[in-house]
Amino acid sequence: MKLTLEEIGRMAGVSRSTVSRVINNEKSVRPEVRQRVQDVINQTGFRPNAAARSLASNRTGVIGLVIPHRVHTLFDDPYFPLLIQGVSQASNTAEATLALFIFQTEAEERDLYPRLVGSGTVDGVIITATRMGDPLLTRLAGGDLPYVVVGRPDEAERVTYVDADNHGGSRAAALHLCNMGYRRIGYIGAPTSTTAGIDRRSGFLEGLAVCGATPTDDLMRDGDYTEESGYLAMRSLLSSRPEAVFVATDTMAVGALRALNEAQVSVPNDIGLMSFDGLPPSERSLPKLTTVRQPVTATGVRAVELLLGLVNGDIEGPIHEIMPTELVIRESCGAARLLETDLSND
Amino acid sequence: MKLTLEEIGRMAGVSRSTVSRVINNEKSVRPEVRQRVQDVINQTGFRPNAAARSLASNRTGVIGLVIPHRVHTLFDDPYFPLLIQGVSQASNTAEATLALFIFQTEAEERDLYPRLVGSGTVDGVIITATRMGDPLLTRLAGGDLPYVVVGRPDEAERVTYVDADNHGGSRAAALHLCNMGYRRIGYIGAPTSTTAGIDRRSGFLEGLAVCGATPTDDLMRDGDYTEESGYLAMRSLLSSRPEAVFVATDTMAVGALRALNEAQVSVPNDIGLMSFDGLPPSERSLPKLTTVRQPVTATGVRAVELLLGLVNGDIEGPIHEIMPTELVIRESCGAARLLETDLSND
DNA sequence: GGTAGTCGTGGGAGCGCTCCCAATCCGGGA
DNA sequence: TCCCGGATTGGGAGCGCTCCCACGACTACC
Repeated sequence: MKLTLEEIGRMAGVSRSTVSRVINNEKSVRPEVRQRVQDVINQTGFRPNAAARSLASNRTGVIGLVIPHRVHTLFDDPYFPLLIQGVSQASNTAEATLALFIFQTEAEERDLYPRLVGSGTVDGVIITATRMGDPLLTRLAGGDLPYVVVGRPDEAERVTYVDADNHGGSRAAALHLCNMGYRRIGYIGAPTSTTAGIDRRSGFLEGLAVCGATPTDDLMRDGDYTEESGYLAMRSLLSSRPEAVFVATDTMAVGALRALNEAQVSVPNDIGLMSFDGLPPSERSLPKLTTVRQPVTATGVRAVELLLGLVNGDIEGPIHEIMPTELVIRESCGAARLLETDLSND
Repeated sequence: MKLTLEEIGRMAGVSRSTVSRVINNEKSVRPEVRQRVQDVINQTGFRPNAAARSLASNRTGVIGLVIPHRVHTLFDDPYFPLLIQGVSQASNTAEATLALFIFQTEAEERDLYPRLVGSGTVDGVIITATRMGDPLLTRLAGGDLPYVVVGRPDEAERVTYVDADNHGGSRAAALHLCNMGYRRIGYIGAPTSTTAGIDRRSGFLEGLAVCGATPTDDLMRDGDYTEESGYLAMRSLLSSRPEAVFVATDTMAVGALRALNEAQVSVPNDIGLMSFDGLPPSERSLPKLTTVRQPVTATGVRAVELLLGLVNGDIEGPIHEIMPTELVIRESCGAARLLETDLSND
């Protein structure tokens, strides 16, 4: 027997409409009737048909998470898994269904937009911003599908987004290294074709400026988010003899550490090291990395909340939300060692 | 202007039905008419409404990927990300939408089944098997929603599943270590509450038996898939002085390596090491791990293909598919070294 | 030339909901 | 006693598709 509102109504002695009211938790149903209907629903395990509901209400209860192509780092870096976890968690809480769109090629990505928008498969999307001038973002901006960007997008003003405090976190990292007495501080950055790369770099430079240090070009390198690129950058950086290096991601820092190991340069005895992200790899390395932790899972959760707010009309965009970062002092910067030998040092 | 089949039909001078036939690529439409309709569709960018389609056809074009709770290793191990990637990729190819269900708690998981089944949100699900006697699996077996299990489930006979050749791969690993002359071979296993743990263990033991070695209990340890557990297991194993150790996952092997580093035991000079999985961490360690590679992404792809086959009625379950593993010889087992010093040795 | 198919097409009848309006019931105030 | 308004409830009218049957135009065959 296929269950429908009508059928449940018959069993409870009410109409389809009343059952609908009970299910959607609308007022104006007498408590006793509500109870009677609810009992039948519980007994039968009835669930309203999602397609019919969508068709009639023009809402699907599905939100999309879009991860553009060119994110080769997807599975080289725990960032995306953690983000997915946050988004998934918040979706479950809100009883929304999470649709995941991961693209390997530009073509797949191009096909997405029509698939997403015209057909009304999703109520809205969360899209991770990767590079400047993402065409998908442009199309989204032109359409009327609600969306939230994770990471500061290129044209940020008119867009609702959630981002980590990349600038502030990197600034704090630079200050920390300065305060520890390091002067020649190197930098291994993320690509400046991404806003995260730009912001972390500018934060780092600002931090140095605050303590009166100016970095020279020979102390600056760029990586591409991969472990290997961190390894290569550090190899190249070594000849400039930095006293400390700030690496813009944990994963690249792990690569940098590998280069230092190979070169028999001891961390933190011979060189101080800091990274950004605060993901598991930073804690698993030897020595453990001093890092700037960004709340990745929380970012995902917040993105869902904002998106649902937008979809429901509870909030009005654009909203910009910056998630705070946190300095996590472990071994690689040498602070632990300093504390041991000189407790007066802060 | 809201586009509908009717509207497109009017623009092309045909009926709703004909437009539907064109969209669904059914025969019996005159080529010229088909072209005319297709042109209008292309011009307008029309996409049929997914909800209406689902309601009428009783098919959603959505498949679910269920990752049960208790998978703490989700983001500690690249396995799940890679699996997700494979599933996503295959879904895109098939123009199916991927819905992701990741659970943190048992309660969330319990709520899923009704949400999934009654409402017809998905056409079928892929579920990763984690532990023996998973209640979700039991319910799925009782219902009539098509599903495919990734990993050998508890009650495998009646269920369609895709699994890596855990037994064969581990057997090959044991044989490889034997062939290299190691005799006291230790084992750090995955939990035997999972079928992967069971199969890898049995394969390892069978491999040893084949070459006449018998492991004693003091050479066997169990981990729980985490890096930390591998670290602890290896620490405990060291006192038994194994000549080589086979670790049932890369991640645990990385932990084991850390323990060996700390104990100043050189790999592969003082001890041989092998692992299972062949994921990125195995290549990034120092020394690089000799490992048994399982095709994770391909497993995800295959799972989608099987599921869609089941959904479309193209294939009839249950089907059991075992994905082959591959021995990847790198540095940690000592084979590289042997080859260098004695080229006659195979 | 008539009778059967065959092909291409149109349109009715839902799919199971939500939305909205009308109908009913009840109590309070005139 | 009668009228009015609010609280409840029922049911019609779609939402935009797919499915299926019917119809007209041909073709083929006897």
